[in-house]
Amino acid sequence: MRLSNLADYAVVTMCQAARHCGGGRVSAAELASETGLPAPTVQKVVSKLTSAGLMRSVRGAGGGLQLARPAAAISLADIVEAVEGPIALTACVDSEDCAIHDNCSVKPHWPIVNNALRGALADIPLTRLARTEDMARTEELA
Amino acid sequence: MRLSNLADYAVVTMCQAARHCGGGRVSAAELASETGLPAPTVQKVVSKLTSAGLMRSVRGAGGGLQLARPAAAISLADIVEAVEGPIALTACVDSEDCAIHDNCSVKPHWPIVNNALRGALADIPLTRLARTEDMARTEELA
DNA sequence: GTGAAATCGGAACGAATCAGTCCGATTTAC
DNA sequence: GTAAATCGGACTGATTCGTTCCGATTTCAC
Repeated sequence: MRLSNLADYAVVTMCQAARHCGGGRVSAAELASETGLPAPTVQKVVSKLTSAGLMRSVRGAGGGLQLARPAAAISLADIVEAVEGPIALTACVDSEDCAIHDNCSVKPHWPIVNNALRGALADIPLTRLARTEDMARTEELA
Repeated sequence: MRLSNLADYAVVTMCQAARHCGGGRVSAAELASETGLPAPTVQKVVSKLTSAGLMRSVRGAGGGLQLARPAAAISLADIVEAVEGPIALTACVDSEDCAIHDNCSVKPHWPIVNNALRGALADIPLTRLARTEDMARTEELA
């Protein structure tokens, strides 16, 4: 029930990239120094984010990265799925190598749980995560 | 974003125990043979469930297990937390050994995400998972 | 045309958590 | 008092994950 570290770093990286959205392209090294994350880790993260279509990359000198869509159109579910694959609590959905196969009475209920979970993450846009600390505090109290 | 196998087995075990709720106590070996799970694994699972207060155990000859509360009062979040600990996507909440410490702008937003996620799981009672397959199918279509 | 800069893809090492199994301690029934 | 059956905790092996590094490709600047 815990997010992988890579997915956590992906969220941080995307938030930082959202701040540079107006300023055009940003290099991966720049994002690393701003967030405090190791540079190789950021490289691996942005690699997954670009292949998932969440970021656009421009190669060569003067190149860099930028969000493929507006920050408001990117949800937390998109970032998590880009790094960790489909949101599914169990392996039942895509593979049949379960220990109890067909005798499992819980199996038909997992899709409902997965959808509920995904919906909770899809309701959180990137813009909400990129706010300042003060705004978040008032948000918690509400 | 995936549940551990032990948590998965815990859900299956609790569902099976819910069916024996009216019949008094059930042995761990009985639950193992009915679900098809390995007996030692079931032992490990029920150990965590009893220590969490979800099950009551009676030792000695003729002893067994039974649900501590009615199945309707046990949610999926309870079972997951009993096996995997508190529902938290990141380690930020309970420890400070984050790589980026205080410079992390996303940190204040995680409690909101965790609450949303926990709420989604808390809305699914054990009775809903113990239904038959037909009822679940109609539920999906709805 | 040449050099420098920056991203992309894959592979390899190390660590940590997890699944599975076993044996001992405790308690009840006869 | 004996015996049977249960729960509880500890140990070992394995799989996965996190992290790092290197070479290949592409573009701008001079």
